[in-house]
Amino acid sequence: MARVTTSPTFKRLPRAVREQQMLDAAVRVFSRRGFHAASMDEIAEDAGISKPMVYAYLGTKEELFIACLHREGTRLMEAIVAGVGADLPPDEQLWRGLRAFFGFVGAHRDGWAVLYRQARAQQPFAGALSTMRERMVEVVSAMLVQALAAEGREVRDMDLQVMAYALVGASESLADWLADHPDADPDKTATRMMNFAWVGAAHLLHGETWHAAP
Amino acid sequence: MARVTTSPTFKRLPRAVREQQMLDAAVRVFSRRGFHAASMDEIAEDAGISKPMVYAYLGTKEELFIACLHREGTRLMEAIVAGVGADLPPDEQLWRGLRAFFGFVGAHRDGWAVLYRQARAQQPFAGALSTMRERMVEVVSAMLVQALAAEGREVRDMDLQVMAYALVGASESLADWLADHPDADPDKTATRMMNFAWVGAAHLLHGETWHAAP
DNA sequence: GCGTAACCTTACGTGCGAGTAGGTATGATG
DNA sequence: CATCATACCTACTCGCACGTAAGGTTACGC
Repeated sequence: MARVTTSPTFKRLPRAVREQQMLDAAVRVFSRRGFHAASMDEIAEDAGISKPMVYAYLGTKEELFIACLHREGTRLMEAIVAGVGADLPPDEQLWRGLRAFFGFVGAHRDGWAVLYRQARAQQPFAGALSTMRERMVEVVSAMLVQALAAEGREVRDMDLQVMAYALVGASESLADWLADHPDADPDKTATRMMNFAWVGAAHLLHGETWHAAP
Repeated sequence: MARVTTSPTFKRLPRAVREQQMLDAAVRVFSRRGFHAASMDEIAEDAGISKPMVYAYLGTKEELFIACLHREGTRLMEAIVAGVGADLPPDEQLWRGLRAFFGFVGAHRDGWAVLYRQARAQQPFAGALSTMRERMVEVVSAMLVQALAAEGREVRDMDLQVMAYALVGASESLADWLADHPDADPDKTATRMMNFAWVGAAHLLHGETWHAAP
C-alpha cells in the first residue's frame, strides 16, 4: 500500500462540480447499460473519479439513479414550461409544448430517452417517474379543458384524462423513435406528432393538414 | 445426502407440460420483479420445480426470457390478426385491431404489459422486441396505405411510417395504463383510443365522435 | 422383471459488484 | 506554521444468484 499517488494530472474540484460530473457519467452509463448492468465502478471510472467518492457524494446506487432521474426530469419540465405561453390558443400551446419536448429529447438523445425507458421498467423507480408523468398529463388536461371551455363544451373527466394520457404516450413513443434515429430532425418529428394529434387520422387522410404558423 | 425423497405429492409430468408451467411462472416473476431482480430460484419455486430442470428445458436466464417474449408475442399477434378482417373499410379494421389488442392486454395484465416494458428497457432484448413492433407498424402502415389508395391520395413514406409509429406507441401507452388500472374496461379503452386516433383531437373537440357500429 | 431413458433432486463452485475501512494529500484559516 | 476540514485514494469484505456436477427415482418397452 501507500503507493506514490498518481501524478496530480487532475486538480481537486469543489463538491458541486464533481457531483455534476458524476451525474453526467451516471446518466451516460445507466443509459447505455441499463440500471442493473451498470456498475458503480464503471460510473466512477467514466467520471474520472474513484468509487468511494460517488458513495460519499451521491450515496447508494438507487439514490444515485433517483438523483439522475430528478435532474433530467426537472430540466425537461423547465424546457417545456419555458416554451409554452399560458394564454395562447390551444393549438399554439400544444405545438410549442411538443416542439420544446422533442427539441429537448433530440439534444439529450442517449441521456434522457433511455433513462426514461429505464425508470419505467425498474420496480423501485416506477413511482417516482409516474409522478412526473402525472404532472405532464395534468398540464395537457388543463390545456384541453381550456380549449373546451372556449367552445362551450363539456366532456367526462375520465375521457379527457385518458385522451391526455394517449397524447403523452404517443409523444413518448415518438421520442423513443427519435432517440434511436440520430439523423432525424426534432422539429419535423414535432410537426408530425402535431398532425397526428391535432388533425386526426381521418381528416389527415382527407388531405387536411395542420402546419406551424409562418 | 440421499435424503428420503419428498413424498411424491406432485406427479411427474411430460416435458411439454412442464415447459408451459415454467413459462407461466417465468412471466409472472419477470413481470413483478423485472428481468435482473428476478432470480432463477424464485422462478423455479413458483413453477413448483427445482432449478436445474429450468436449465435443462429452457436453458439460460436470457434464453428463458426470450422464450417468454416469443410466446407472449406470438399470442398477441394471433389475437390481433384473428380479429381484423383484410377487406373491411379502414376504420373498421383499426377498430377491430384495437379491440383485440386491448382485449388481450386486459386479459393478461401483469403478464404481458410488464413483460413488454421489460424488453424495451433491457439491452439484449430491445432488438427482439423491436422486430415485433416493426411488424405491427408494418400492419398499420399497410392499412393506412390501403385507405389512402381508396381515396386516390398519396403521402410520403416517411410520414406514414411515423404516423403508424405514433399510433402503435399511443396504443402501447394506453395498454400500460390499462395494465395499471385493474378496474378499467378494455373495450372502453379501445373506444377511447379509436376516438383519439381516428377522429383527431380538433374534431373531437368540435363534437365529432366515432363509435362502434350498432 | 429388467434395462434404459426421461424426469427430478440436493448441494455445491464461482464470479461479479455493492458497499466500506482506513489512510493520504491539499488548501483555507488562525 | 499548526490544525482542521474537505477532497481523494487503494484495497478489501461479503452476499447473492447464475449455472453445474453427480446422483436418485419412476415409467415404459420388451
